[in-house]
Amino acid sequence: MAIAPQTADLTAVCRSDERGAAHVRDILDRIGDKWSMFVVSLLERGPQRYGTLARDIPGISQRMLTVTLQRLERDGLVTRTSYPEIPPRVEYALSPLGESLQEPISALATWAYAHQAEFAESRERYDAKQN
Amino acid sequence: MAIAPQTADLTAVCRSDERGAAHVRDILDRIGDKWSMFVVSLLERGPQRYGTLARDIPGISQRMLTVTLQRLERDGLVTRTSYPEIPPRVEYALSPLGESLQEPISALATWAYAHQAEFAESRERYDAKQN
DNA sequence: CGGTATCCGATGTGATACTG
DNA sequence: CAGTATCACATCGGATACCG
Repeated sequence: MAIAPQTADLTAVCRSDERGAAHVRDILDRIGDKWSMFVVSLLERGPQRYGTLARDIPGISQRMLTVTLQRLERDGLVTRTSYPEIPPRVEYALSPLGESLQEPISALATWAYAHQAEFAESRERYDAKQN
Repeated sequence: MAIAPQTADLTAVCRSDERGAAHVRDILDRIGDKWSMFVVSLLERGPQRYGTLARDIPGISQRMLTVTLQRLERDGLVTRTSYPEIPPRVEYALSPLGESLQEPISALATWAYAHQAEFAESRERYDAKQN
């Protein structure tokens, strides 16, 4: 445990070459994929049904909603509860682990929102210079 | 240091359907890709040369180091300075924008590190149930 | 030293059709 | 309603060879 008590060192933690264990890489994969954080952000309002999520996430396909929810469930961020009724009802909710993600994620979102303009300007400058 | 006073709403910011502007999606893409955060974490120690980075990032290919650095430069997170000497010398450094990423990113890394075990256990449980 | 150029396989995502 | 199955395609990343 060479890691400091409060902040983890990315250089030490990013590596994915130890066998078995989950790593920052896995978290970053979940965070970086196309739909996961959108789903999580919706679930922060409370449990939601599959159809509700599908309606509230513009542009997502049925397949990707299913896949995203399965990955989130596998990683323990989301729980799935199905009620054996007809018609079937399934509710997805954030687990405690998923809820605990809110703080770092919204810090990131806040940062991203605050620096949107710098980001965009830098890209414009860069792209302009390329030709 | 605590989180910024007003937090950005991911549901409002995740969308990538407005024209032109940079969005949280772009940031998440940079954060989620395979090597960017590793590079950023190394640059937090100070400016580094291409060769040094290549040596310190196990498993990265020349191509991906180049591509990653270009993307980071394009997004304004990293600056590139080339000294017209022979042999050539090029130094990469974090920009102020890149440095400002450290806080949210290390919060995320800390979270990921702290919850590694829950993550891994959840995956094991999930995978075990699938057959 | 610090890159490009090219090829190619793996993975992520989307469209469409079908089901308990 | 809440999915699954299949195919098709784009992008990502790795290997290799070459260049100023």
